[in-house]
Amino acid sequence: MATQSPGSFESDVLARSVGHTSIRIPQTQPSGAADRIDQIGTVVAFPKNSQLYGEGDTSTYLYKIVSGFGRSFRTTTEGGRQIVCFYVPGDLFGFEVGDSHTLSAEVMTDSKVRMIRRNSLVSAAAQDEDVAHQLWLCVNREIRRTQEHILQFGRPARTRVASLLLEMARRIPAVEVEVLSISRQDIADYLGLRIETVSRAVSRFVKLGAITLSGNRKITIRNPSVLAQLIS
Amino acid sequence: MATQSPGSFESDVLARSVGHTSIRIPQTQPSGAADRIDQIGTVVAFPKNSQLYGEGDTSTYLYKIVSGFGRSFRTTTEGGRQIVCFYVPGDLFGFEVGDSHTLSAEVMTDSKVRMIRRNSLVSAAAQDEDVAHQLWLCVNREIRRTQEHILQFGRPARTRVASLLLEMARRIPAVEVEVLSISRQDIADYLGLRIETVSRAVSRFVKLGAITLSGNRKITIRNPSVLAQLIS
DNA sequence: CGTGCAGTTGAGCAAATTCAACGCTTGTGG
DNA sequence: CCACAAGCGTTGAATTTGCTCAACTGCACG
Repeated sequence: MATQSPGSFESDVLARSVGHTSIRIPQTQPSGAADRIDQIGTVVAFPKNSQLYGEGDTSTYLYKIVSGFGRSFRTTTEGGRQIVCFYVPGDLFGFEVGDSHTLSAEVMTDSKVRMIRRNSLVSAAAQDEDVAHQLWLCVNREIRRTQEHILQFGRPARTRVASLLLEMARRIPAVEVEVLSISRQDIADYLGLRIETVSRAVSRFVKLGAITLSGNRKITIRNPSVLAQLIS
Repeated sequence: MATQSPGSFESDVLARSVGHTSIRIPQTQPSGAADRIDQIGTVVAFPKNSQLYGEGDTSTYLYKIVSGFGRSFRTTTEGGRQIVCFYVPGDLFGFEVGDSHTLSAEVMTDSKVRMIRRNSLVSAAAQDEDVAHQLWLCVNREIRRTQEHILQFGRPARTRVASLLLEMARRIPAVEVEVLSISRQDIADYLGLRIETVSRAVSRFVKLGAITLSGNRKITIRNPSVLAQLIS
């Protein structure tokens, strides 16, 4: 709705950019204000691209991003990869029905991740109403993220790319803005496209003046409304 | 794994058909054995194609299918529809982060649905460990269903259709087998395809001897392994 | 100053969509 | 019980979209 003059603002890849996107950031919770959930478990530092868990691993922990970014995915027998979700600070994930993981997860950058034993969290929730409330919110957010992802498919390629750019801009907290650099391959695997297709979409957005690039992975959204209307 | 001679078994659309698919049915819980969750709320009968809630509606209840089938979806401005999830007896859904629904939901056939106030359920979970456990299981299943759905996209059309047939066959309880008839449009909207494409895939499966049709919407899986190897 | 990886761009190809016509079912009224 | 209409599904042909293959560019790192 409220657009803003292009070029008034700079931010990093998938950074929140202008106008309404930036003001929505608080939704992703300032990540630690007074959440009791953040008293449980241990924060562990993971180096870029390291694995949190793999498909088939025993599911012992839930994971909450403190700083950095994560992705969950499944690899296919033919070497393909479908990314199911990107995670940003404040996101809790790793939920499983059974006792083993059905997806893999990695951090995308050097990250700090709070690891919380499933058992601990469930019993903490039984004791502490605040923890229960936070946990409930987190699982509902996970459901929502995944549902929104599904809504992207079945749209044309450039629409999906535009959506992803806007969504990440909205979700990434201001503090983290400078950090994330996401590869074309990650974008492609998230959207179910080939990297060439993603590249062509990005090029088109540049020509339209919707975004600018500085370095391959630094995307600055100059004119969100152009992207938004591609989605329509 | 264990396949069975084709034609040994009959079942309705998306019915569980033979061998390993039928034995897996208990996973979807016999839906009512002794779940405390089934003591809460009220069972309401909904006629075929009626709405449970619409996008933007205030989110007051959670919904648990007692008998029949449901679907959740979002409609696009251009009249398109993306189905996010199909629901079968035992499935609990309608979770929301905020206080309004971000999707719509309908029943697909005459159905009985247990409606449970979100508040009631959350407070019941705080009191009763068994309810909390069931609820936890249900939200985790919802996450899983949605994640699995995402993994379908990015595969070729006929693979997606094959997956859906097998998945529904697996999920639908034996009792309900005769009831569900799903339109090509529903399949297409779930998979992000056009009805013509779905139709062509189905025709191909018939030629391959993997399934037979009796009436447009009665699909009998004759040879699950043929479908399974399309997925590979 | 190369070497290698990531990204871009182009040309041809394959897959799915679009458009259009036809056929089968089902339900309704004669 | 048959005739007919409406809706759903099927099938074919042309078109569009995205993918494959391949060459090339730019940047990072040794």
